[in-house]
Amino acid sequence: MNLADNIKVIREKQGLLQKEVALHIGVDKSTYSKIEKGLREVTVAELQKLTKLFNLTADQIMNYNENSIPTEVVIEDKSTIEQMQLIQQLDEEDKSTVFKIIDKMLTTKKFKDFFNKNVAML
Amino acid sequence: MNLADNIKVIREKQGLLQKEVALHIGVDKSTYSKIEKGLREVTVAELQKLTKLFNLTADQIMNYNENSIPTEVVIEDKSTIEQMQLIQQLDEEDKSTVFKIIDKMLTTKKFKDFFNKNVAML
DNA sequence: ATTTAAGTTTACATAAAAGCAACTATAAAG
DNA sequence: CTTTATAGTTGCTTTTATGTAAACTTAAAT
Repeated sequence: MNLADNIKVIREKQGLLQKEVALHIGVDKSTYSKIEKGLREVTVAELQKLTKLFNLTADQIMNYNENSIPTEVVIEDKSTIEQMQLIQQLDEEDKSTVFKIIDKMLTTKKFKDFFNKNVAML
Repeated sequence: MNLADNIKVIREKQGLLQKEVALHIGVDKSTYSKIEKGLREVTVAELQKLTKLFNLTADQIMNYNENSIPTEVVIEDKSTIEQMQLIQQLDEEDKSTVFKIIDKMLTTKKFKDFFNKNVAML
């Protein structure tokens, strides 16, 4: 990760000027320039202010490049927590669809099991 | 938020010593002591190392107090996303229990509906 | 009382940051 | 082409923060 580059890319993508971001996080524009050039570290307090300005989480800002380089995801191998997190990353419609599918798969399986056990009884 | 306090609480909850965390993030134990005392700022690079050691996101570390101050939760009013996030905050056993209950409630409802519609047919 | 380990504080040399002003780059306007 | 304006960068001095060894304080164990 390169926080300086990430911040610069995000700022530009959001159409903000250096001086606007500088004002928001409370530093001189020259200081902010140094931040994007990697000549001055971003403090954690500033990072938090950036999360609000950019409307992103700190982790999204720190891992911005990694997030946006599309890599294949193999969800099956991951832990439940990671699966939940991955599902959450889907947009609302896809997530809803996934949940409906899971519901239906589970429901179907249970009906099958039930009838396999009990049809003979009728 | 008070990052220094958050880190201290998290460290203690995970049963780690200052010198262990210090070693992990690459600072002298005296420097780490200052971090927890608020006498020395945590750098973003260090925060990222802490996310790995603590197995938490940067945002979870920064907002730790807010997360852990016990406030009553009324999950029913919240959006699905928030519900998911809340469920994720549960520990593994509780989460598993919740999911099992939800499964069973849904399954039960479907069986009820099915038999209400079809028992007359037999 | 002694030992041991965790954590804190001090002191001071070293390093980094602040912020202003001067500079460059770019682009639009006359 | 020259002027004007704006965004961003760099240089420089003062101020502030940092690292670390060593001393110090707790506190538990025996």
